[in-house]
Amino acid sequence: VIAHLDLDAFYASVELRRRPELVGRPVIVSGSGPRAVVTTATYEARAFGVHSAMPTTRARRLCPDAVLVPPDFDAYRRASSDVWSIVCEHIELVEQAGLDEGYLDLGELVAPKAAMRRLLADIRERTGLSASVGIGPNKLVAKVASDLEKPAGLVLLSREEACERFADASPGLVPGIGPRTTERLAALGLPTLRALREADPALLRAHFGENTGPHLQARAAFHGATELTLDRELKSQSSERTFDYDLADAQRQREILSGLARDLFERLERRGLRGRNVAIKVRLDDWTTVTRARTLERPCAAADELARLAVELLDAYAPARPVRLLGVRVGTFVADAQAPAPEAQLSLGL
DNA sequence: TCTGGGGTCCTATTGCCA
DNA sequence: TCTGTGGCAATAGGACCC
Repeated sequence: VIAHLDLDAFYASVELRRRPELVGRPVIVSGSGPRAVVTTATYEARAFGVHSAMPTTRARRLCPDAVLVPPDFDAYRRASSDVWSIVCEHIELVEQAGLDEGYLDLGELVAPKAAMRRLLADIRERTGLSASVGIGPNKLVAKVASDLEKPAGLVLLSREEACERFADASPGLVPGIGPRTTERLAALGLPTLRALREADPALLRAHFGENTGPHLQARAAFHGATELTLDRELKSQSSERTFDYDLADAQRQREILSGLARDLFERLERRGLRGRNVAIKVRLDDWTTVTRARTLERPCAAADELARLAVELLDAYAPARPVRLLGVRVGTFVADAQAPAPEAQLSLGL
């Protein structure tokens, strides 16, 4: 038995907790630049059609009376850590899957629903935050169930019930099947989960590959992982920036990319991480996105070196149009005996 | 009127090597 | 010496998630 716990409108709720005068008003957590997007919106703002990832300019038009609050990720991290400490007092096996959601292995618990009710009450009492829980036989069913009666929902579902209940729903209901895949499935005459479940496996393999084809069909039947992933290792780290206005000047591009590289190196340093793969990302004004990468013999060991490599990659590509985004990424981390990655300690603490 | 930043994972392609 | 095949690693693009 697995539960998925999801905090309701998490970032917005943290903001409301310290600004109670805003309770009941539509609140949008978002940056303020011309190209900002919505991070989270309260349910009052969602009633106007506002949702995460929507351009903030559009959200303002939909809901002119909304209060805009800039994101404060340090505060969200602190609140998140409070919540997950409480969860860990109740349940032994916990997989945190982001600041605001995670999976709980309820094992052979006799009364899972009652246990989750107690947990939700405890979280609400001690943090003032509301969460929703879904309970099912695997992570997929649990996650879909947690979404059903948000906010403050508590839903238990078997795999068979999920199949029945969502037979006519769009494949996009399933996490992992996004807009692009939903569209391609519809074009193949598979507009529902039932159709996807009953489709010819060969057809799916032909269109989505040997792995993804069968995977899609399994998801449609609500088969999912029954084991939690307790110790995830970071695979890459990156830093990127979208400009308020497109940038055509090559020298300015180099300067900004160097700055991003130095920032990134500092963050890696703090975690004791060194990587062999260095990549840049360039998004042009027409939204074409290009990445260029290089793998080194030895891990990159200095901020200057990372900055130099990034600029070399940029010069080799030499963007032919104005640029709206620049980014740097480092991956393929190597084990470093002198500076063990703090992830190990983090998961022990959890 | 446009579309963030931080990530993970999958696939196709290409070059190298046995 | 030429050709085909399969494995592997690196690269690029893209879908998707919070």
